[in-house]
Amino acid sequence: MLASKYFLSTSKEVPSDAEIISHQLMLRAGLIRKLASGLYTWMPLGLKILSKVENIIREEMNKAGALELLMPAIQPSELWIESKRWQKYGPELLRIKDRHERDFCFGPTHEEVITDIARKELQSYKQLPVCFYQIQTKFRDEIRPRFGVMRAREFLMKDAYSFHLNKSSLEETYNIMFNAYQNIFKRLGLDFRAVKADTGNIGGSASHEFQVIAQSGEDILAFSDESDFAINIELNHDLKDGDPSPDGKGKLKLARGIEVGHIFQLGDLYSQALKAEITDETGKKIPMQMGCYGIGVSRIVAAAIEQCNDEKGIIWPKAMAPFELVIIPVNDTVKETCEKIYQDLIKQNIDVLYDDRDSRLGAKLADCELIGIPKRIVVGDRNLKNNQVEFQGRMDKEAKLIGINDILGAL
RNA sequence: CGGGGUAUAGCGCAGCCUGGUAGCGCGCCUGCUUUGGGAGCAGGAUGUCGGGGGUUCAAAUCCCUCUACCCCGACCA
Repeated sequence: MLASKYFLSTSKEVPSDAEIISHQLMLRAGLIRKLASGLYTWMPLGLKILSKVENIIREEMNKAGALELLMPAIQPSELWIESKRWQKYGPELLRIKDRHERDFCFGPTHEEVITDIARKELQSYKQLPVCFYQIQTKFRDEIRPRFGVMRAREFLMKDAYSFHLNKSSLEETYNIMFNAYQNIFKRLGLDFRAVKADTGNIGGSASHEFQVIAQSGEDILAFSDESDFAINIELNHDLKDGDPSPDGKGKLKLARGIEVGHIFQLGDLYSQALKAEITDETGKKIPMQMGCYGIGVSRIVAAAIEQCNDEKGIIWPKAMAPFELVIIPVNDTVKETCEKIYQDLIKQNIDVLYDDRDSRLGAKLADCELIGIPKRIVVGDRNLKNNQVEFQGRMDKEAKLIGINDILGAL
């Protein structure tokens, strides 16, 4: 990508209404723009990052055997009345009327719609287990939206729903999803913990939250590095830093986390309410067991920035970075060489940004650091005499000289 | 919804107390000079001072009212 043809919109100044670092950096780097409280446009650069996250999630969900579909964002009130949530959900549910004065809502979640699909499409236990998922815009009319896309009203979510004949099948899929989530957050390069959690409004029995460790997190987690023990302390307020772990393995650490995923074993909560029944081996009709599995896709982008940034800007994990590499010419005399390097890298399928803009070196360096491109090559006339260019990782203190033909190897 | 705050150029802000022709920095446009860490000089454009109403000879400034946005609490991916 040529920077002159791309829409980079960076700013030196910190926007006055942004409180936390990820919100400030997302605005300064030009990833998002606010339309109204809790409503954001994802600019081209931001969308590029969001799409990378989305695709990793999609790949891992597909690997786990889940099937992608897409449900309507607008849902009829009848289903919500049937599940009793038209009343229960409260003002967070954005209700709207169509031209015929019929009641609808903008979906904050899709248990009702997917259960409606299930009760119409699934008749025999032989069709189970099955897991559907979608990646879609949700709307929750939050009391107080804040922190940019971290707690927006409209946000991108991956939500998956599984259907089962019995609890053991549900548990099996729950574990598969648990592992898929582990893979997703590992691939994204985030420091995270899966913690036991409260089931909240959505209901059901067992549940785990996936939390990205970050100072600015709103939850407090207790976990042991010597075992799998990890819990959201809202379940047990007594836990303290340094306590022996309840499972006897190691000591507890307390840290703040940002919730980016939440998985539940719902049981037959919704299948009872919406009469989503299936014929079992004996010919009897029984309500299906359900699981649901959510990931805040847009929130992950903000959480990653919270976890990894410095005074210069964002430091993306490799998997999320908008570009892998940036080429920066020191002045006009090296532009031809830069163009050649750029073309060569494109042929090698490298996601490279060539900063051919008509601005000064310092501004370009500052921009690529703010945006958080993991690697950069600075091409200068002095080094070029020795057929060398500067190579520097976003986290490296200093650049090193490499041969102009060794760029691919340095990546 | 309760408590606290803000609204002036694209962005960040000053001016308001004490009414008198709207300013600074960044950005933007033009030209020249620069060119290894956000360039310098010269010139230029951009505002219904959030909306409505009132007081006054005169309102960004004082009064009333509405709206939007932000922060703290309950909610949540």
